[in-house]
Formats: sequence, structure tokens, C-alpha cells
Amino acid sequence: MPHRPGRSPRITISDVSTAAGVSAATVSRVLNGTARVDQSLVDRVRAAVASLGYRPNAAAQGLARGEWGTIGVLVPDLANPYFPDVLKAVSAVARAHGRRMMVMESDEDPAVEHDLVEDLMRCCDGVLLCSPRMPRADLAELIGRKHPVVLFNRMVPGLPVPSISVDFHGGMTQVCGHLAQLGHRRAAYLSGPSASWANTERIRAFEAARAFGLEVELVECGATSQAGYDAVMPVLESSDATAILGYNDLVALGALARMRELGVAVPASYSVVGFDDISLDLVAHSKLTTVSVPRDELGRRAGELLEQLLVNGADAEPAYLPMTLHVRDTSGPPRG
Amino acid sequence: MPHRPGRSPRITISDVSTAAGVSAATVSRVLNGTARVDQSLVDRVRAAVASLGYRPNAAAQGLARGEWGTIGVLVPDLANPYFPDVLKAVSAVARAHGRRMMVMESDEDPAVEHDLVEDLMRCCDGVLLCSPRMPRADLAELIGRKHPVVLFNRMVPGLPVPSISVDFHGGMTQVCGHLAQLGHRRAAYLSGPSASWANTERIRAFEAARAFGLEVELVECGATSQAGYDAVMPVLESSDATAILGYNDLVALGALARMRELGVAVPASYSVVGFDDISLDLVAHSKLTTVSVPRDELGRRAGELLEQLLVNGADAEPAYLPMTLHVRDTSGPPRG
DNA sequence: AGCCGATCTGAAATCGCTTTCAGACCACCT
DNA sequence: AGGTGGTCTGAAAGCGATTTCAGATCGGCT
Repeated sequence: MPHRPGRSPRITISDVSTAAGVSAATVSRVLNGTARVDQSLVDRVRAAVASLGYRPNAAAQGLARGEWGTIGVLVPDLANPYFPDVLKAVSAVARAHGRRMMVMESDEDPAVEHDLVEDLMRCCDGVLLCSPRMPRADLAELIGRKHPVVLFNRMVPGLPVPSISVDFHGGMTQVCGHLAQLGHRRAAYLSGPSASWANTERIRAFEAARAFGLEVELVECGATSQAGYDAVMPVLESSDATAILGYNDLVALGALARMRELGVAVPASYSVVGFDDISLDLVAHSKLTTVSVPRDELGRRAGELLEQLLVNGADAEPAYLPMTLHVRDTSGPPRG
Repeated sequence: MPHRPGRSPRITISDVSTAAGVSAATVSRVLNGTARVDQSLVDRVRAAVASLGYRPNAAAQGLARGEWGTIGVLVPDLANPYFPDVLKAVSAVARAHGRRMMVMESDEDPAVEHDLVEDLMRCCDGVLLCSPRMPRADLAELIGRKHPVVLFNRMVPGLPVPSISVDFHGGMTQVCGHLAQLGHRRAAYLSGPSASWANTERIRAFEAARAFGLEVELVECGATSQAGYDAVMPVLESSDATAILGYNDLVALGALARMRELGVAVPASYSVVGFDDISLDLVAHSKLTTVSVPRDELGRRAGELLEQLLVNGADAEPAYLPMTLHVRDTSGPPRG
């Protein structure tokens, strides 16, 4: 055993077995309930375990069982309020099935994602990939390894991998329909990360929106409230849009903050619509019109999907969760 | 080997060694760079690894090395915006030292914390305990196991355990000083989880505040914006306070939202002060007066502390990080 | 009494990797 | 030539659990 400086010697199963006067096999059986053991031995083992404070070594168990009892989750950005909610649910599901959750963050950098996933595969029974930015080829390669993977908020046509997503396209379509119905004809979309599936799905909805008579122009932006704050000014100056769509709520709220500073009336002069419905209603200035998705259900279902994949290799149909439109205070008829 | 349904056979180090025509020991040496190996063998091993797509099994490595390459973090609530920032930093530090991060959430429930920590100890080299609510006795018992632990945002006098905290007491003292200076004489504190060290530290500052001539009454509340929203009304009705202190920013913002609904002027009628400075400035209605702590530095130092503990068993002094007062728009002289 | 089958137990193999240990090889020096 | 020392390599012994397999024990039945 390698020397572990200053650390107490490990208590192993054989310490317990000698203390209890039984074999290691019996200790294992008692602890895991995998076979009947005489009550007197059970008692002795239990007593020994308690008095020694024995805890089975997870690595050894993982090796012997061929399972780590762990699932891995990769998220682009922990600080994005969207993900903690999902993680909460995933963690709860995992725990309910006796697994731990390992979290990694790619910092929105597709380049490191591949390595992180590779690392997760080395130490997790299955991996949940949240909104991976990774190029399709990398993704395909990883999935080709036959290690259980579930895709979250990214659909890759033609890749046989269980996935669960929000119907971003449908959500944005609802937003457009809402605005068109109010009478808007031109809108500006503060666009998110261009490589992301989530963004292209939203954009895809704008083609259909033309049928409603709504024309949407794209504006480079990003995913943060700061980005929204910075991106909105040029739109106000140079565009004839009467409505502003945010890539997400943060962007929309950032834009709103800037507009408030500039004295632009909402929704009188411009309607502003968010996306995601992160629950900042209470703290935000305005009650934002937005579309929501049940984030905890999403996380729960993602967790369940992965669990199913792990236990019976069931390869479920890709699932889309619908979004719901919430008309609140920041949308109204166009000015003039 | 246990049968893993529908999964591809594992590629082990001995597959590689036979493919490369060398021993497993040599493969290990090449991969870990632990000893000089003839260049021709290195090349053969590299080639075999690449063509087989071999990845070392983390559990086996962990077992053999006596280290898991993993650190564990326990947080009370992932959804609390305070923690993702910390986790980001911890994860970055861990990764820089070649370790993965495992996250668990106790859902603010002290009862499950003990078990979770126990579980983390079984599969992590070290554990970072964030704001544990756990009773002192439980904590003492866990620390007594001689498994590396770092305490975050909780000091336990008399327990020999490295810890890093924010100087909540000093932060709240600054808040009180600020208010006293403005002329306030009575304030209400929307109190957080009563079991938490973070809360009692804040409250401890109120004794000193009396010296400034500021009297603070305690009001049961909680840690969420909803709690702040719900708790503030009775204060407005029955108290003669002219200032309201939140357990954290969320609470303060929730209270502000309610006050806005009720048409209460801030800071004209009441000053409101938060705690933590979660960066919602852009999205929130008001620029909240609050005290901040550099959350990423905090996370970074916590990570480093744990890492140090792991490599040289160094048992550093408990560290306190200072808070900084930010006077913004929600505090002013008392009414009348 | 003797035999059989059902239970329960322990010895030993196994999981995949690291690391020690000793041997092989080679160049060099006396 | 023979010895010496230094590299590099492979065999084998762990790491700490699980699980198979075979033996021991015991009750019941003929």
C-alpha cells in the first residue's frame, strides 16, 4: 500500500472478518444482503462493523462489481441558473437508485468537453451530457464507445442515443405567435451561442414565424445578462423592430435593465420576451413575459432515462418536453 | 466479471500489453511516466493504446494507488446562487491538481448530511463541507475519522480542522455601522436558518451594534426570496424599525418586491440591506445595498486548502475572508 | 443406522491497475 | 577476461472488495 502521510490506516473487510471471527465472504454477504447468513454471525459482523467504524472502500467495490455506483454530468456553466435546478433533480434520482453524482463543468468551452466526457466515462456508470457544444463528430465518436450516454438539450439526428430535450422550437414559435397576435411585424432576436443546438432551434422557429407575418432579425449577443445589456442599444438605435426577444431570461433582463436606464418604456415602446422562465420574478424589476419548462421534471426524466439505460439498456425514444407561454408585464401591442 | 447487459467488453491494460508485445507493467510506466522506457516500446504502447481506444479503469487505479483522484463537496442547496460560484472555483482548482469533483446536496436537511458525508468519504480523497448544518457532535465524529476534511463557512471552536470562512460577523457589523451612521436607531433582521453558523455569526454582530446605538430585533424568516417576501409584511405593520436587514440578498430582494407591491418607498420609508452580493444587479429592480465577499477567491482558497491537506497533511490556520460594504440605492437616512 | 438434499460457510479466484523486486542486458573499467 | 554498475524489463504481489465453488453441517427420511 502506498504510504498516505499522516492518515490513519484503513479499515478493511478482513479487519472486520477477523474481529468477528468469520470470513470476508460472510461479511460481504451480511453487508449486502446477498445471501442468508445465520443470525448469530450477522450479529457478530454487525457488532464488529460498528465498533471498528468500517466503511467499504468504494473503489474496491467498483472494481469487483464492475460498476462505480456513480453517474456523471457535464454542464457548460454551473453559474447558469438553469442547471442547478436540473442537477438537483438528477442528483435526487441518482441517489434514489443508489448512485452518486459527479459534476463537471466545461466553462462553455467545446474544446475541453471531449476530454471531460472521456474522463467521466472512466469513472461513471453513465454520463449525462447537458447542452453539449461539442462538434457532431466528437459527439459521434464518444457515443460510439458504447458507454451509456444520455443527451440533454441537444438532438443529433442520425445518432442512436437516448435524449431528452425541451421543445425550444415550439416554445419560440409560441413567443412569435403571441407577438404577431399583438400586432408586431418586426422583432429583433438577441442571439445566444451560435454553436449551440438550443440557439439554432430557437432560430428555426423564425422561419415559421414569417407565416404569422412576423419578421425576426438576428443580433449577436450571448447568454448572460451582461451580454443582453450590451447588445440592446444598437437595436434601439438602428432597427425598426418593435419587440425584442432574448436568447434566455438573463439576456432579456439585462436588456430590460439597459432600456430602463435609457428611459425606454416597456411594453409601450418595445415588448421584451425572455426564454426559460428562471424564477426571478420576485427579485426582478419586471414580470417578464417568457416561456417556461418544468426544469425539475426535465432533470428527473433525464435521470430516469439514464438509469433505465443502465439497468436494462433500454434505448428510449427521444423525448421533447413542451414549453408554456407566460404572458406577463413586458409584452403588449406595438407602439404607434 | 459481472455481466453488463449490452455493453461492449472492457479493454484492459493486459489487452494493450499483449497487443504491444510488452508487459502490463511497461504499459503502466509509459502511461504514467513513472520510469524511463525504451523509445521503441513507448511507441508500440502508444500505438496500441490509440488503436484499441484504451482508457485506464479509474476504480482499479484508485484501488492500486490508494487514492481516488476525487474530491467531494457537500452543499446544502445547489439552487442557492451562492454555491455554484464556489463550486466553479473548487472544481477548477481540483482539476488543476488532477482531481475530479463530486457534488452532493443535502437539501438543507441536517439529518441526511451525516450519511452523505460518510458516503463521500468512501469515494473521495478529501471532502469539502459547505456550511454544514450538522450538529456539532456529528461533525466532531466525522472529523475524528481522520479523513481529510475542510470546513467551509462554519467554524467549530475546539475542533482541529482546517476551515475557511467569510467574516460574517465583520460584514454584519459594517452593515450596522452604515445604518447607525445614517441615523437609524431600530432595525429588523429577517433571520436565516436558525441552526446555521452563518446566521448566528450575523446575529452576534447585533450586540456590538448596540454600541453604535442601533437596536436590532429578530424576525423568523429563511433563506429564499419567497421567505423574504412573506416575512416582511408583519414587520412593516407592527415594528418601529426604520431599516430591514436580510439574511441574504435573496431575502432582501424578496422583501423589496413585497414592499414595492405595497407601495412602500425605499429607502425613503425603509432602508433595506442585503448580504452576500449575489450579482443580480442587472436584473433586479433595485441596486441593493449589501456586503460582498469574493466568492471565487473563497472557492479557490477552499480548494487549495483541501489540496494542501491532501498532499502534505498541512493543517493550516482557520482563515477568515473579509466582506466589503457596497452602499447602493436601498439605504438612506431614516424617515421623519 | 445410513443416506440425501438443503443450507450455510470459507477458501480462493477475480476485477484492472500499480509497484516492488529481481533478473537480463550491456557497456565499461581493471 | 572478468567483474561492476547502471538501465531497462517482466513476473508477481498487492490494493479491498465480490462471487464462485466446493465442503461442512444438519435435519429428515427410508
